[in-house]
Amino acid sequence: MTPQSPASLKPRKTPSQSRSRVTVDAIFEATIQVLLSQGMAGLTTTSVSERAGVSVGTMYQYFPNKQALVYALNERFLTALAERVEATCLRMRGRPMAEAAEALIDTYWAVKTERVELTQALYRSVAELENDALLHAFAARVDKATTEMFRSAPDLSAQDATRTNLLLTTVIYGCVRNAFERGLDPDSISDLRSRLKDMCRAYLA
Amino acid sequence: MTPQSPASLKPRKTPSQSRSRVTVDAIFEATIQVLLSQGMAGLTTTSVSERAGVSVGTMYQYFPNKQALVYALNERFLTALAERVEATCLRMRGRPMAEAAEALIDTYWAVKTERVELTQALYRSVAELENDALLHAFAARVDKATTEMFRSAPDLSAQDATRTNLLLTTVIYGCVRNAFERGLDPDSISDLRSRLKDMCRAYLA
DNA sequence: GGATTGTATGAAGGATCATTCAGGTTTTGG
DNA sequence: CCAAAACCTGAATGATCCTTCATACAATCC
Repeated sequence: MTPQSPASLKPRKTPSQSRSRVTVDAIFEATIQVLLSQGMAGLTTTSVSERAGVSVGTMYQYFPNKQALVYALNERFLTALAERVEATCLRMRGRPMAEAAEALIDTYWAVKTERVELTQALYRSVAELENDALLHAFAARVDKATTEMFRSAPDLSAQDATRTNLLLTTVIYGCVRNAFERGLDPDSISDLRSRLKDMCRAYLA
Repeated sequence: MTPQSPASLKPRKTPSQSRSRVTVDAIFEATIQVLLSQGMAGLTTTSVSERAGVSVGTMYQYFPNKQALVYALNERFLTALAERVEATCLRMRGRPMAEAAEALIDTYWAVKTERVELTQALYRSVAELENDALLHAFAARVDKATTEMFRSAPDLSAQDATRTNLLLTTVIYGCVRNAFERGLDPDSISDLRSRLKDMCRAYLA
């Protein structure tokens, strides 16, 4: 399920002592902070290592190059996102479409809201990474979960589930992303969310 | 309406002779081609000027730096997009909401379909540009057009127009973007579009 | 305690690129 | 036809930054 990371992006070694586990965590945290404050342009090996309080060489013990670092960071967050969605989908098995859709919206919305700027920054970094394989793999994973949820709904023919799933997920993900990329005020945001639910409900009726 | 380009991104001079107009066009075209074939990473001043058949120095006659080039390119396409949407909105004034929404979907979809990879590449380049000002300005411009279209619809209270506009545009743009970023087959794409229309219609009823 | 393996250092190397500028060519207007 | 303005050239500059490696410290195991 986890995408085959291209060899050039695979982590070099996994920390075995607790000392180095701390180091790797610090590197990840530093990467996030630099990404937030300087953007992708300011993300250099020295800026990250400086912020992490380690030397440049240390980074290269665990990541074969800079890209691999960004890749690993994205992988982390995509995995977390996928797990959340999967949990929701499992919880909503057998429920009517409308309820399931609503739950999906809430979950997705919540994940985004938790760390808006970070998600934004990661979106940008993925674009720069130009590694669609990673995104596709996780899209497929999430897709599987939602499809099965909708397929188990009592109020929908099974053969329609796939197509309806495509519509709902595309609309939801797209809407959420768009909503947060514009700098909407909280009022508009929450209004938008409830209207999106209305819209899904109306379509499913 | 055109966003105040930051001084550092304003074109250096506008071509006056036809010779140089050809040059600038060649530079733009070369930028697109490099972007498509090499991605943002391969977009260097030399790669562009080589492909354009001019010297590096020539580029710097018209653009103060590399960013300005990408900025100008995006501006071009965003302007074209905005004009298309505005035309549709004007044409659909006074029509019922559902019809207006449908027309908006068709227009947006058409623009995207015309040059999928290019739109994709530009999305990426904007992300790297980290210049939200440009996007915001054009979002506002398009927003104005659609809002007025919906406001003029006979079947909606005026105070609801703003909020409904936000929902519809967010859903539509998000859905379209998402649809094309996954590599969906034409069948799914066209099914998606008609379902999106159904969905909007259902909500507006 | 000594040997092995894991971890950290950071100066030096080397490659890439954006950008400039001094000196050319071409076009235009009078 | 001539001067001024527009346009073009591309080697040289300089800055940034990724990556390596020789060296050294720390943990672990027997």
